[in-house]
Amino acid sequence: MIPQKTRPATIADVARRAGVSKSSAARALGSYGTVSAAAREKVQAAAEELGYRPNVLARSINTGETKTIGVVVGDIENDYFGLATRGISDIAKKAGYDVILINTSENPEAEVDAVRILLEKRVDGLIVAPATALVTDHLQDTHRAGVPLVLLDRQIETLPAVSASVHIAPAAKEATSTLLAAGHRRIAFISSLQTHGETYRPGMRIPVSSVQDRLTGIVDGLQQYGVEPTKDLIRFNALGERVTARIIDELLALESPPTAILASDGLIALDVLLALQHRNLEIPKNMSFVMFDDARWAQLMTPPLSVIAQPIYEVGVSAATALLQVLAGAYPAASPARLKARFINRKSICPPSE
Amino acid sequence: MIPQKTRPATIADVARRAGVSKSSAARALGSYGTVSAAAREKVQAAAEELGYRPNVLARSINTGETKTIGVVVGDIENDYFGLATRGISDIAKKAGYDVILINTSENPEAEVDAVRILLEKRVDGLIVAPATALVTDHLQDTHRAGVPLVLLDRQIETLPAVSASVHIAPAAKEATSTLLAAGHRRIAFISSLQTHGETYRPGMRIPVSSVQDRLTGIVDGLQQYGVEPTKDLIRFNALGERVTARIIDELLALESPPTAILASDGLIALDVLLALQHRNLEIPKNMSFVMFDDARWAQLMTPPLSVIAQPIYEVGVSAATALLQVLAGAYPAASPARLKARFINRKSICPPSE
DNA sequence: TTGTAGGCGTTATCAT
DNA sequence: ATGATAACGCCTACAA
Repeated sequence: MIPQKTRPATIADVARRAGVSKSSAARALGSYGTVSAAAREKVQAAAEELGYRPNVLARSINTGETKTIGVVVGDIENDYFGLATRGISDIAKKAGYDVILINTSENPEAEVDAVRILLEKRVDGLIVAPATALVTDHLQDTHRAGVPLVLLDRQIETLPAVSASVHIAPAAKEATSTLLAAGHRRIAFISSLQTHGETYRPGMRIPVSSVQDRLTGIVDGLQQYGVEPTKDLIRFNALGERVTARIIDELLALESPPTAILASDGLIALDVLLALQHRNLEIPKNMSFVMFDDARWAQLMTPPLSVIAQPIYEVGVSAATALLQVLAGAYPAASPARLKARFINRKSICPPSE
Repeated sequence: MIPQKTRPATIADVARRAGVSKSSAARALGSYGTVSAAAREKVQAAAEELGYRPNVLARSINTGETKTIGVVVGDIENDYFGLATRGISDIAKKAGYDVILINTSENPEAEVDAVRILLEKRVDGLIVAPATALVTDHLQDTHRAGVPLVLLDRQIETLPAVSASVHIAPAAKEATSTLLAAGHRRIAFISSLQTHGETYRPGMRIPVSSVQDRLTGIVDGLQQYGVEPTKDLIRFNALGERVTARIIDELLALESPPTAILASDGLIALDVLLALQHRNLEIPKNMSFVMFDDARWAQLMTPPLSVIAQPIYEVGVSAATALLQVLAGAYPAASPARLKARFINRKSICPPSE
């Protein structure tokens, strides 16, 4: 049974079969104009028999809209984006928009590609979690093309786009304060943020706002206790299990090693925990631990991990809502209210052993 | 700075600005026909200045192809599909195809929608992880539309489509045998497969081949030890934390409760573990445990969990490769070799306590 | 090498 | 209510 390369039925085919003109058929199938009940029935029957499917490509050429919004996420393997995507889809669907997704596998070039592809497919709007605030040409393009853009999780000041994100600094500060109150003074922060070799220094420009926000809270908490953040403890570029393991080694080799670690997200947390496990370091006995994102496995660990939980699904909802408002004609776009993160203290913090 | 609803530049605009005809401009920009070097330069310059972007929609109307493949997955929050998607994208990109993704949130109706949407967008090929072999109309549609289809993770006999999947029965059998050898005779299997109320009976038709394959291996192992699988221990419809918790309760309330549990995938494993934790049951002391999929957190648990690992990324690669072959003209499609799962015995199995 | 004219499948405008 | 006819942006003969 060879698949017939049978050209799909067009409106003209349907019209011919129903014995009416092309435009009548179009009116009967589309929801505009006026058609007699008799004609409508004949057309619908014919369409059914022929298995007619409107060619949305042709339609979009005329109408200029695709009823589709494009979503670009850093990596779908991060539960964070999985949930956010769900929030986006749920809202978009209700408003009659389709959602198509492109995953960039944390690759900045892939992000540029993804945006280009989606613009080429003429999506009506775009939701992007930008990898870095440093390269934004492709995002400027969307603006130039007149396609509304909403940023997810991260904001970029220089861009004419609103952002749906979580105000995470207060919770980050609370987590840090809790560590400090337990007696910790050497607290490490590990992130997969790419800085191209640059190490931490106070006031440095962090190209991803959601990481910046984490740091703001942490530094704020530290300084309240008179502790200065240092480049040996604030660590970036932890991409992948191997690199992260090396960073852990470097931390442990310090003259005074950290007694607590904050992991910047659920993915990096796994790498960190794996490295600690391989070195036979127990939490919290040998190392206190807090992670950003309340991954489902976090509470299953022994001991259950203290986390900074973000309302991720709601971020997606918020982003989609903002975008849909613009698509519905609202201008300027209203910046969505920032959602709040919260610190959940489980059992992965105890006083430092020494 | 109001975004100009400036109609994007067309080939006609470029041609006018470059002072040549439409078709010359088209030739210069596309890679067909012949153009003089002089004309080509003028056109390219004009295109650059105008920020010209070819309208792929219009192009596809003529050429009949979109250079895009559509992927439909059950839920992106399952790491399984995240990795598989990555495998697909990597291969597709190399062949010059874009990949767009639609997530169905485990909702069968959403799957039908997703397929319709992608067919409407005229993707050149489709990769789908079908929720159930019972409703396949939408998949028959793709065949009727002449769009090549490759199934991911699951196969459906009645469908003219090849499938990229893992041969998981042997590893499942090995896991089961290991449990039996440790002394277990009451072994439960928990899956989120929807059966619409039907309970397990030997020989029942399981509408998802990947679950069927798991069961085949398990039953095979059981029978080797003279143990009969029963409906009170083989449980389906565990969707969500609450339902799964109830199933666990039912299992524990049995006259002779299970002493070991096999979880059908990483997501359901989380629900099961959470339920066990809440009931203060320890692994493996009170309950031995094996899960399908080697989720990254599995080896971080205390104790590290024994798993049946699948080469997920490779399944994606395999699916994409098969599809691309068909798109390149191969017919009939060659069924990709089935990949092998393997049992990794960590520390979550010990002899039953009683 | 270049331009003209027609077609892809829709929607939109205009008479009838 | 209906049917021609043009338009959308691109590709593809075909003729010049």
